[in-house]
Amino acid sequence: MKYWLMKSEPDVFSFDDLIAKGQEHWDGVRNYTARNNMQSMKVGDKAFFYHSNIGKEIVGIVKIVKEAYQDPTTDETRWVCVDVAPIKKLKNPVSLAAIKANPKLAEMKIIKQSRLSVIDVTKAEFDEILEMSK
DNA sequence: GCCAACGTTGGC
DNA sequence: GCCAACGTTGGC
Repeated sequence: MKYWLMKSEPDVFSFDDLIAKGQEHWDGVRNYTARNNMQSMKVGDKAFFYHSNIGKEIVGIVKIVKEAYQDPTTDETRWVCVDVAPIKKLKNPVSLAAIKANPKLAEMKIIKQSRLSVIDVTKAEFDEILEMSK
């Protein structure tokens, strides 16, 4: 089981939108690092849902329900998407500021690679953020 | 294959 | 709205 963090601008697609839909394909990724991460996802992996630009906080947890397949929004075979479904909303969202303020999370890639939309997260980091959301 | 130029993303 | 970071593109 691996852990991830997936970013979305909430005015485009928010965690509440995902809850309303029940499930959604995570398409439109046009970055090789992000794509490689999606290709290594397995069904059952968990991911944080992060709101960029507006909110700048982790708002919920999702699970991977379908592994990487051809992205339907492009004909180029090099791009893939996965399907995700919500697990739960965090009681207290964990903000980027809170992540930066926590020394245990100083090595998180989201801090240094703020542009990457699909990021891997260690189990220790995942658990720590869950603690912070209680 | 290197590197400058350019475009995009996202935090502030 | 600005700017830093970084990925991509294209000329050489």
